Amino acid sequence: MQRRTTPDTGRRSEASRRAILDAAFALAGEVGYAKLSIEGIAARAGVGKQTIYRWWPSKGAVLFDAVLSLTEGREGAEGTALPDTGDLEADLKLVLRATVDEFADPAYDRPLRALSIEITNDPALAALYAERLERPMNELKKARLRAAQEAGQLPADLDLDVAVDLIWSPLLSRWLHRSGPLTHAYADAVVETALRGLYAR
Amino acid sequence: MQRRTTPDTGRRSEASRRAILDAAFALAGEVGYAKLSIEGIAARAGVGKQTIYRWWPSKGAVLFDAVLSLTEGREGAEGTALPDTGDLEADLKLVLRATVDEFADPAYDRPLRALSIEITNDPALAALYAERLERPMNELKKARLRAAQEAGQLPADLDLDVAVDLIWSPLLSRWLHRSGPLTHAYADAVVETALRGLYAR
Amino acid sequence: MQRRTTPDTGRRSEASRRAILDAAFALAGEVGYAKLSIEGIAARAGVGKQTIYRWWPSKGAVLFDAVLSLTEGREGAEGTALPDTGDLEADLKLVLRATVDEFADPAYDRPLRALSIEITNDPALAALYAERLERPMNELKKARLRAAQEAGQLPADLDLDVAVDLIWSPLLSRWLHRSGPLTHAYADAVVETALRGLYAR
Amino acid sequence: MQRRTTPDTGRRSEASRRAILDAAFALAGEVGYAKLSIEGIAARAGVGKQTIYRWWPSKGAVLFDAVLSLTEGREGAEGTALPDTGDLEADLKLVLRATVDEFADPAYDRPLRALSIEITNDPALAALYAERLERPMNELKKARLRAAQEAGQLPADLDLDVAVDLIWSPLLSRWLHRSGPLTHAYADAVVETALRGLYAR
DNA sequence: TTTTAAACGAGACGGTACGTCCCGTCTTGAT
DNA sequence: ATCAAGACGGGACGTACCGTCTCGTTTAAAA
Repeated sequence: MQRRTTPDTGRRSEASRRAILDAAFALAGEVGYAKLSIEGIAARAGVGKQTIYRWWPSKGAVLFDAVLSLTEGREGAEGTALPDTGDLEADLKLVLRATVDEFADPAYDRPLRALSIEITNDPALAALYAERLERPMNELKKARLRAAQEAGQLPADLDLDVAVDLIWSPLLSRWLHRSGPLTHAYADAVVETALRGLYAR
Repeated sequence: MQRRTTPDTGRRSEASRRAILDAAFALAGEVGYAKLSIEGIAARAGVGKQTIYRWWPSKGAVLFDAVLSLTEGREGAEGTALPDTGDLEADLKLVLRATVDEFADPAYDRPLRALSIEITNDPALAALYAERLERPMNELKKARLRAAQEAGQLPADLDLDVAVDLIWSPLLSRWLHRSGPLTHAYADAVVETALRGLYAR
Repeated sequence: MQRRTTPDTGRRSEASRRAILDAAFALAGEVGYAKLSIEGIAARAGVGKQTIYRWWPSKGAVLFDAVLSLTEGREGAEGTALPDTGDLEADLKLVLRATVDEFADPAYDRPLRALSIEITNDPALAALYAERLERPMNELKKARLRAAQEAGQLPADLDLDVAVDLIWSPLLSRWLHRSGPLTHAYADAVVETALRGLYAR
Repeated sequence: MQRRTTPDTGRRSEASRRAILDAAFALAGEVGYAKLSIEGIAARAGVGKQTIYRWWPSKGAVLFDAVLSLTEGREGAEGTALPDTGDLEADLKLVLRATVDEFADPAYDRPLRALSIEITNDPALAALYAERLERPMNELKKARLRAAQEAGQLPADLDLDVAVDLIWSPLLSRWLHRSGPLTHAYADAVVETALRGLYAR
């Protein structure tokens, strides 16, 4: 499905691959999921449809690679770790506010929404997503929490997977279903409540 | 969009309406979102396509009504309020475990998944969903939390909307993106962690 | 396949039918058989492809109807009988020369060539052609020969089918395979030789 | 286009050439014209597509060579001259009956039909066919008629080209368009009528 | 009780996109 | 240098649905 996984016979056109991924991402951003078509991607990329069908099993897989190649582009540069100033609450607020901003930008909102739909639809793609995108990102999140654990700010027996879900999934839900305003204030409230718990205050 | 909202000229065929909603729900459960079509719903319902287009603006709206009419069916019988034994934690676990079970049943999982996709896609439908389904359900959830507040189990200044999101959205996220096992144990862990917070223990 | 054979449910669009047949004939004349496509016919006719597939089983069937509707257009006006001046030889030469001229006109040569190819390919179409176009035309030809028979110019026991083939098939062969010049002189020579036979002179 | 015409640079693989022609002929016989493709021929011959495109300008040209190499295979053995027993009528009937039999054999009918279609379509191929296959065969036919002329059985001023067409084209037409039963009896009737003419009896 | 206008089932229509096949060209090793 | 293998941009295939648009045919309120 992608340069690194398949050993690559050496015949595949890198130019076409890039053009397809770029076109897919751009079109998803411009026309949205409902009007995103393989035909359209091929036309925009200046590529035959068969070249897409040859290398990707579905529209969702193309979109997945398009989003994946986006995150890989900035790997190493930034985003390779969550900020750690020692102040867990402030750091989390910073990150969640950034996520809120990203969701507010149509250039990201629409492709991510399209990918999310494909994942909801296709368990195989969901598994791929879980492995290739979700897990790496979760590791970063857990690393930050683990650092807090080691600093004695969080209990040692805290289940980090649950903790991560508690912090991040409210944003995801609000974003996907537009079930309420997705603001910096909301992000702050989520972080505060998650850290102290409902019982607290 | 539906019997109760539109005053109804009196001409509409209730039989067709029911056949359409039943067909939509059944087909969504059988073939999934990707292969759900208005053509298919009309055929299954034994109805002309125009009868669907006359009364609903989109496939998602049909699905919405189909799911809505489902919850209305059981209104009054059960689900009109969350259980309240006085033990908030136990009550929440009970409810979340039931939700986990519902998501595990393909007859519910698939239509709900299909509806979720439509909502992700269509802001207008999302607003309708928020008003007609999400808000009533959230009111029930908040009512239970408010009872706990009044019993002194939760702080008076707790933002109930955030609290509800904190408890329920992890399940929604895991379900939609299949990002991890969706078990009773997970539901329990979410409730415990949400109530006590990450700092606790 | 066509207005007259199928009883017609009354729903078919006559405008589309005509547009399709006209487009098919025109395109066959303009681009030739090799580049004649259903896609092209539909586009030229301003019609959805499905409207063609709904009513015709193959490209050849469309072309057949296009050619058929051409001959029907002039039925009654002229061509309803071969000329009969009493001079068989002169009459036949006249008809064959006209055929030669028709084959020389690209507006007829190319569609007829395309139809001929489809008939060569498709036995079902060949049968249809034999019944709907070939036989009526052969009846006209045989009628002229029969008149000559009755006038004592041809023997009573002459097999008219063979006679017709003897006169007309040389032109058809030369035309299809371009196996030699297709001229008025050739038409005359064929008529003379067929009438008198190889032994004669 | 073919071993004998091009002087042959010496680099060409004779094995590939034969495999291609055999595959083309066999496939034409098995799947018919409509489904005959260069891709299929290459696969069947175990040859790269480029090897076909390198040496032949079109699918029809391959088919032409395939048929041509067939007739060359039996050259010298038989068919190098028409039978001449002194009885022209009997000899012609013998030959035409053999032709009828050949057309009845799908292993010959289908490739020949495919080739005929290509010729109908492609004037260049028609010219090549006329020169390389039609003319040699016509020379044989005319040779037999010339012998009859010299024996005083046919008039000296008979146009042999027209005579040949008169005898052979009815069979060709019936075969191509399936416009009637193609039997030994028909072949006999054609020979008799052609020799004596329509006026006779 | 009869009229009459809407809603209905059916499905044809102009379209868009699907996923596949093949075109003719091109590139890459292996022989 | 030619070969097999096969990727490439492209065009057409025949199918599935889209949303709109007639068609008669129920059918239930108004006359």
